[in-house]
Amino acid sequence: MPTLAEVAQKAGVSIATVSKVLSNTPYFTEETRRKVMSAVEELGYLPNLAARALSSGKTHLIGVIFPYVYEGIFTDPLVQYILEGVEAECNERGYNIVLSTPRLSPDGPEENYRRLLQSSYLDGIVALDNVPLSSVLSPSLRKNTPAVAIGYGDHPYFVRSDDLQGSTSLMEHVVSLGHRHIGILTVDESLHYSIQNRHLGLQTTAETAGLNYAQFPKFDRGDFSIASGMQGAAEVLNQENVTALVCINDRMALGAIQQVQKMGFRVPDDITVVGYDDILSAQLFSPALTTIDQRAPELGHQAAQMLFALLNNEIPDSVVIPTRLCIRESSAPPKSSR
Amino acid sequence: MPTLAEVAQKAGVSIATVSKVLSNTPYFTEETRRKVMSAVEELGYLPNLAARALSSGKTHLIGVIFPYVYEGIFTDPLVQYILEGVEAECNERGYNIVLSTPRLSPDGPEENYRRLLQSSYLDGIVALDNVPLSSVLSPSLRKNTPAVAIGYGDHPYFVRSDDLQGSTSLMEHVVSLGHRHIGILTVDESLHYSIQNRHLGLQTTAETAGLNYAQFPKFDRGDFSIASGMQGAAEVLNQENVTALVCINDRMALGAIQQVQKMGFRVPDDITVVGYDDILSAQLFSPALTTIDQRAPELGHQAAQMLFALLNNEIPDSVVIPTRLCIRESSAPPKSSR
DNA sequence: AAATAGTAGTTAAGCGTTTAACTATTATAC
DNA sequence: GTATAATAGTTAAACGCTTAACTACTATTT
Repeated sequence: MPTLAEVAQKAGVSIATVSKVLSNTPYFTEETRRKVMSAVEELGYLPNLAARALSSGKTHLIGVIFPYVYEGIFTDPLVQYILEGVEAECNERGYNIVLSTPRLSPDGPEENYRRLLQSSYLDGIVALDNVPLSSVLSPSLRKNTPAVAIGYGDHPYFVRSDDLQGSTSLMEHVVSLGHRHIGILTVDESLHYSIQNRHLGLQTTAETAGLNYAQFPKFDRGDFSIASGMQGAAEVLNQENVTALVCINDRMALGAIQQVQKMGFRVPDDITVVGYDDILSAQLFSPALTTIDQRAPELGHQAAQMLFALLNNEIPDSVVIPTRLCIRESSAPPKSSR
Repeated sequence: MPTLAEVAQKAGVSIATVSKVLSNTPYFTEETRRKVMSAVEELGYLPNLAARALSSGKTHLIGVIFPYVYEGIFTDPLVQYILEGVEAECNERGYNIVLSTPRLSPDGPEENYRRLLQSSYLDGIVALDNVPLSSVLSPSLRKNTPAVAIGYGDHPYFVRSDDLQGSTSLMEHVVSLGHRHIGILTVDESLHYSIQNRHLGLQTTAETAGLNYAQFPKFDRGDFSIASGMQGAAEVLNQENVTALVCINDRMALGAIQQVQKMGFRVPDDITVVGYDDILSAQLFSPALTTIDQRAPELGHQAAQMLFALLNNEIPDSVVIPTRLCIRESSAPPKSSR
């Protein structure tokens, strides 16, 4: 690979001149610029980013962090959408993405991740930060690297989906259809801040409508999977007489629908099932799933934009992104009210 | 951030000693090692990767390249599975991933990508290489960086899914059910080498069974999307009397099923529909889709393993990964043969 | 005529590592 | 008792770039 020195020699100028011409420093004659550029052209010079990084402290590399606790992170449908949003913004500005998916444990993220964060490799960080267990963005870890959190982690700059509003409009929809006996299929809320907010939205809305949320039958041993949705639906339906199942995510909702059908009920005629996320399968499934679209690509876009503002020494405003209720075929008024 | 120099001073030894102790070079007393390690511990020293990269030429960064032509790459269901496989192998070895999704045009990949490839940032490359348009791994681009291709690009080290075997077993399944009038829903094969192989498998198998593949009604203006699957199914069913639709991917197959149902036919009773990929929705859809699982995570695992072999100066063998036929509910014998 | 400002480039230090080459001490062989 | 090898550490060059500080010349101001 040609270096600055070779370009300089070929152009008959000093190394510094080449470096400065390439970074558009003023005070060079057109003649000099031309000589430099044609030498660059001929040799096919491209900067050695490692050297540039060492010298300038800038790598043009953005870390995108998806921590996980139990299962691999790539089963989370948010991930690819966020990645897509961040990637678009980075590419536009000539930045590249370093993808890291550290495993989280009570003693914090794994060694490999800590090395990356403190390596001076990353100009900035965008991190999913929803897990109470331990923040991947704790100040001790990231030193002075600018960072934006996606989620509820304790961090000055963040983007979140409005889980409260999302779960509120979801429960409002179910209640407004006339449902009074509602089962909740969810996961342990200590796993996820966003889940806590969704619970809060469900509860507040139910109680505002005069329902006793505390007495709703609940299955909270789910793990976001289809299988746990099936299990949850089975448990709730075997014990109680509900007309609707509100699920904490789409995969559990799709599992629930299958279980409901397997037990001889129809969706939505006998039982309404709603989810949260609007994954691809939600639209395709039959019956198509009523759910909340949290517009995940927008999370990525906004987070990246905020990060570049920070890199530009601006102070960005944190953002809460509103969700969208997608009413499809899996929700309808309860039988009794028809 | 503490540097080697500070650690050396604190430990009362030279910089070189610290560096060597940290890389487990022999010939140091336990006493010296202890002093160094406790200084490292106390200061929380972590190496500056940019400096290490410049000095040693090793960054411990692996480029993972997903080129795209028209639509964003993240809609491709392969991507997340491959990423998952590569990530697992990299993480195990202390490597990090640089994700790049260059847009391909007839004059090759975009500038930003070329800079990355020749920047000395990447120790190795894993690239999806299926598009005839221009290889992201052409020797002129990647200089001496070791690379493994996933797909049919002209490259010495590659991993591919056995598209020929996959499409063969898919067509064998349909033919063995008794179908003779079969519609093909596909995309322009110049877009993708793997598609060419799938076509070949379909054709050979049909002809081996004594059928005239050339006269099968075909829709080849698809773009992998659900919408184009619906359009294709509509066109084929309006013109010809087929009992089965073989689709080049699952999304088109799911679109086709919806269109078939919308036109008043039942799947699989009236018309069999099969797909290719085994995306999540394929299992969830009702009727569940008969399709080919190409075991994408395995592609990522194998590619990464080959790359690390290369980095280790070994010569890996290229791999063709067999697929698995998933027979579900969307395929059945044609009416006439019952 | 001297001082100042603007233009056009060069020199050289520094970024934090790695590692070849070197010194110095101690152990082993013959 | 000297040569050789093994052990234990240091010195200093190199990686390729950025940039502050400097030189040198020309144009303008006072």
